Amino acid sequence: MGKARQVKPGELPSTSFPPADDATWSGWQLLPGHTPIAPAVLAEILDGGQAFRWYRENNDAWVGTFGSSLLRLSADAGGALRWSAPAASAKTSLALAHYWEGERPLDSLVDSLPWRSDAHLARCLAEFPGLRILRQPFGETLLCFLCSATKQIVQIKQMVGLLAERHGERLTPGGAGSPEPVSLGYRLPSWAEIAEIPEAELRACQLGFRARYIHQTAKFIAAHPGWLEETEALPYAAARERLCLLPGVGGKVADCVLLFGAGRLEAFPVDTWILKAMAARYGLAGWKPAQVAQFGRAHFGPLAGLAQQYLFAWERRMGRART
DNA sequence: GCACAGGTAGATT
DNA sequence: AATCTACCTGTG
Repeated sequence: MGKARQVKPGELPSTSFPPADDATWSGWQLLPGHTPIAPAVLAEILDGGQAFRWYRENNDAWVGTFGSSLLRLSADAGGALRWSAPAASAKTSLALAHYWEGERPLDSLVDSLPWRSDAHLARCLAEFPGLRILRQPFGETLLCFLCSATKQIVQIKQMVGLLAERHGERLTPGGAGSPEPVSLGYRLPSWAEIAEIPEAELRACQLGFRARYIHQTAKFIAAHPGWLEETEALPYAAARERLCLLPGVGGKVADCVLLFGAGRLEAFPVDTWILKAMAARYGLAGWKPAQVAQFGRAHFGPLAGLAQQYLFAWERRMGRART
């Protein structure tokens, strides 16, 4: 197996895919009924740590995949969101609607957060209007967050990109031609596919110690048919408990998988950013992650995970601006 | 050269 | 139960 072409983290490879003038891509179509969205907020949604399969084409436009869908998204100056796909089908349109909107409209969700009694939350909401939680495929989300331990976003993208291009099924055969960045030309491998991959080959995808977790998780899932689907369907607390049975999955990863891959907005993932944010803004210095998670769910309520995403984005933007 | 990065699990206290 | 560490590896 040849060594994959090196790609600078966070950048599209030089041979850009898909080509901007590729006639096989559909024209831009409006995604109706969504909150107006600024390019910076779109960037925060697609490249802010909930998804790892999106690449920036220019200031406004992104190309990425989820499941078997490959498409571009773009936010114009007026805040309208448009999409384009290699073969614009009703199926893609439906898949995108699910991926983007989940079930409930964002505005009403945000409004029901306790911003009226929480000045810091109100400030975060105002800073990122339109920021939302994506509804990603459950299994893919689990895979991505098993890769995430002590890794930065660009590195996680690199890992899952290598997994896709080396072990995932080819996307759009005969559609948009032969994709050269490669990783977007393939979907992520299914858990059944991963179970057949030797751990050494997983390690070769720059997974490091995460390779063993992913390998063992794949074996477990293969040995328990239906386990993943049953877990996705369980109520939040039970689903979280079950996910934590998987090697490499602790409370934080489980909450990310449930929040970003199962639409469980009550999940409140506590990572180092949130730990810092809650210490600094809510007086929780010295609290342990599990305690902060419990506080978050209690304080922000049934949509705590949505609040978390705003706090997270704000803390990262401000943290970078200052320090 | 060396700390650090959006954690987890197993050992040690 | 709480605290400490090893685990891979690219980046700054």
